[in-house]
Amino acid sequence: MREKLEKYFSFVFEKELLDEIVQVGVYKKLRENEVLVDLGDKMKGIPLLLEGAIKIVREDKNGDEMLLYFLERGDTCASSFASALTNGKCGIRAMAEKESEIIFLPKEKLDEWMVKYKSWRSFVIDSYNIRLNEMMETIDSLAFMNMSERLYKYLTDKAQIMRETSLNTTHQDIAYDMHTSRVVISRLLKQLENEGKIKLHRNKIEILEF
Amino acid sequence: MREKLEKYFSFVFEKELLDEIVQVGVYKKLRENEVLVDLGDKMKGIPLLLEGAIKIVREDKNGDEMLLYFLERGDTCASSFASALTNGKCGIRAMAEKESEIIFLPKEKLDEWMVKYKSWRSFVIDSYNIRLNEMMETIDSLAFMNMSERLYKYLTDKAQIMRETSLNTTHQDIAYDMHTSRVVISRLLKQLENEGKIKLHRNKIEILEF
DNA sequence: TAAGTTGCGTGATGACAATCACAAAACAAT
DNA sequence: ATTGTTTTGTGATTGTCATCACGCAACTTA
Repeated sequence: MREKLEKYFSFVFEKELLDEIVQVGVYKKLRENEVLVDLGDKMKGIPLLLEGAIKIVREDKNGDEMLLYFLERGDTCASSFASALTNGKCGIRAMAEKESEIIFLPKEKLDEWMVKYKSWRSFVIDSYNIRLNEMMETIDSLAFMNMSERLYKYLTDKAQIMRETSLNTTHQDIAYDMHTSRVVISRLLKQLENEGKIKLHRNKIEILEF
Repeated sequence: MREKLEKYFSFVFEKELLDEIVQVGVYKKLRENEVLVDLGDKMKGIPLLLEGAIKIVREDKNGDEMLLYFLERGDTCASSFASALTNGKCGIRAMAEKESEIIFLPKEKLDEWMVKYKSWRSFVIDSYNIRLNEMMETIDSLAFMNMSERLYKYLTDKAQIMRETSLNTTHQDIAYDMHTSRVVISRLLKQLENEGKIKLHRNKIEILEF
C-alpha cells in the first residue's frame, strides 16, 4: 500500500501526510463491478483511488441510470466528502469498472488535515474543481450534442480511463450508462463503424480513431 | 455592508472572520443583467452574494447557452474558487438576474482562512457540495425529464430564487436558458396555462401552482 | 450436436422537439 | 392615428430518438 501510495501521491502530499495516511487509511481491493457506494449510503470515510477505474452514476426514482463521470487513479470521490462531513446521504452510485484498489480515509481526519497540511487543502479543492468540470462536460454533452457525438465521446473517454484501445462491453451496458435504448446504440455504433472510427466485435469495441 | 453581512452570515461565520471580511472585502452593487464573470475571465477574488439573484450559465463554442443554476443570498460561486486559486480560466458566465449586492474577497485570503477558521472551511465545503447537487439536478432534468417538466421546474425554481410568484421575462429568454426555441416554449407555456398551473401575460408569467 | 441463452442487426412506426412560415396582438415612437 | 418593433400564437413539416417486432449470429450448456 505504501508503495502504490508513494507512486501516485508523493507529488501531491507532503511526507508527513503520507505517513498519516498509511497509519489510519484502510486498504481495500474492489472486484470488477463491485459497488463501492450506493444510493442512500452514508459514508464513514472517503476513498482515495490507487489503481483501477470507478464509474459514478446517477439514478432517478424509476431506476433509470445516467453516467456522471469516471474516476481514475489519483482521484477521490468528491460527493463522498459531502456525505462524510455532513452525515448526509449520497445521491450517487460508485461502481468499479475494473479491479481497483482504494484507501479509505476516516472522516474524522478530513477537517484536521485541512488545518495541518497545505497539500491536503489543495487536493480537496482540486478534487472538487475537477469534479465540477466533469459535471459541466456531462451537461454540455446532454445539452449540446446529439446521440452519435455523445456515444463517440463516451467510447473515447472510457477507453482513456480504462487505458485500453478496446472496450469489453455490450451495447446494452452502454445504453444504460447513456440512458437510452440498446437499439439506438447498436445503430449508431454501426454507423461509427462505417465511418471507420471503430470496429465492432461481440462483447468488444475496438476504437480506431481518437 | 456590515449590516447585510451580519444578517445573512453571522450564523455562518465566526465574529473574527466577519471582522476580517469587512476589512478586506470589496463591496459591489450589480445592476440587473450586469455580467459578473464572463467566459474566459480569470478571477482575482471570489464573490459572496449578500442580496439579489445571479444566474450561472454555460456556453458552447457556437454561442449556445444552457442555464446551470441560480445563486441566491448567502451563496458563493464555487467555480470562482477554482479559477481564483489556480489562476485558471472560468468556464461559465455569471449574470445578475436582478439588482444584487456582493462582496469580493481577495484570493490571497482564501487559503489563509482555511487554516484559521473552521467556519470558513465548512462554508467552502458546503458551497461545493450545494453546487455539485445543483449540477446533479440539472443533469437529472436533462437526462430524465421532458421539455414540459423541465419548463415547469424552471419556472418554479426561478420564482423561488427571485422571491416572486410572477416572473418578468419573455418566452425567448426562457428558450435561451433552456437551450431550445421560442416556439417550443410558447407552445408548452400555453399548455401549462390550459392545465391551470400558470397564467400568461405579455412579458410576465404568473405561477398559480407550486 | 441439439437446445437454450445472450448479444447484435434492422425494418417499421410513433412521439417529441426543432425548424419554417406567417399572422395577430401589445406596445412604443413619431 | 400611423408606423414600426417586440412579443406571442399557431399550422405545417422535418428530424431525431424511442419503441416495437423479429430474425440471426455467437456463445454456453446439456
